Amino acid sequence: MRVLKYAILGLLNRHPMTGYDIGKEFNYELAEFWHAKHSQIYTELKKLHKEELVTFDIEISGDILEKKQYSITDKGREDLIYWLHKDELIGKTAKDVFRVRMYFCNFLDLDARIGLLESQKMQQTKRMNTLMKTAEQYPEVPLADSDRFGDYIILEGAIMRQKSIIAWLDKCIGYCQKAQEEKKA
Amino acid sequence: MRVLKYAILGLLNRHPMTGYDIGKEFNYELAEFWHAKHSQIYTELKKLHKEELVTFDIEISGDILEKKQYSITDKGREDLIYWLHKDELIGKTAKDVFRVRMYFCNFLDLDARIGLLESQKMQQTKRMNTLMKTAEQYPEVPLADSDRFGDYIILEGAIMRQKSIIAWLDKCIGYCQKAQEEKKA
DNA sequence: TTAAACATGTAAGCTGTTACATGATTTA
DNA sequence: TAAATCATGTAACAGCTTACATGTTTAA
Repeated sequence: MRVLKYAILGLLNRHPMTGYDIGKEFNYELAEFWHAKHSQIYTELKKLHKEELVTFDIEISGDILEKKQYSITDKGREDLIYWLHKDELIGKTAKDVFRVRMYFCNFLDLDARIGLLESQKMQQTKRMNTLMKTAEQYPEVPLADSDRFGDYIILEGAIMRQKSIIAWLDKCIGYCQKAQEEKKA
Repeated sequence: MRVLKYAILGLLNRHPMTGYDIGKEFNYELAEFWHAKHSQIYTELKKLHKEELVTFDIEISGDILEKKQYSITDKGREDLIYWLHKDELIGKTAKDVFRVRMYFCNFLDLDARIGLLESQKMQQTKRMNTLMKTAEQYPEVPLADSDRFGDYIILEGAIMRQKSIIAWLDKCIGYCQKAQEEKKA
């Protein structure tokens, strides 16, 4: 599948950047649907260079420090555009460690369950607030042919996903609290 | 992390089963949050056996065929219960190939985008209908200390997630159609 | 001057997929 | 009797994480 390859080509198709810059992108909007460590990024860039999908120019920053500014080649752009058009079948649902715990939660007493659920809710809410703050930068939907259109719809999707996660956690907390009250009675 | 280890221990803690049975579980409810191929399952079971977290009895099915019925040991159960209590920090958002495509979709013309979005919507809707049909088996929320409680909340969470995905796709389709109309005018 | 951020890479090991490999039992 | 399902395994490879390794530049 080599999705990382296309995530990198997609970024370089916007404008040239270094491996380090690409790593930073995986901490902003991109982090809402893909991520990679620098070790993997540098390895992939080397591979893409061998395949002639990217080139680089060495720039000197300060006196000594060499920076590699990577750019996409025509061959790389062709490959990217072809991949973007692919209408692939949806795969298995993404893995989720917290749901594994909840699936087997009947072996946890109600206090422990509520504790885990509340902790999860706090963390997921914090993430949602960060997303909402980013969304304030968009007073309206960006033009459909601008880079920002992709940024915007992914951000909106991330907020919707986040809301649905929190709503589910609330439901689960409700069930557990109700069970706890029934136990007392 | 070894999540597969705990997914398997959790299943065996419900009742003994073969590697093949475990593989089948990953195609039902479990598939909503974890999955694994039989090659990985058999390898993991061997490892768990070495670690004395599971045991097995060989049963003969028919005349010759040997089936290994795996059971969890006390040591395995202890390990599982300890893991279930862990309140870990949420990780990076799950990877999503379709959102990679949409992030870079400004390099796709509007017809292609709408085509991809509609295809995605069709597939995600189909998945939701399957989940909704399964949910009909639950006339009410199961008791909090039964296996079925875990099954139920995961199913409910999967339906909510699915609804939110479809709502997002609809929004995206709407944006693209609006842009298309504006282009014509 | 020192801490944070910039910048690039390799090696070992774990996780997961695809392909190879074999054979028995059940149902139509 | 043929096809579907049951049943168990190994090998090669791809994807990803953690740790190792090094050094520069910028801003406080």
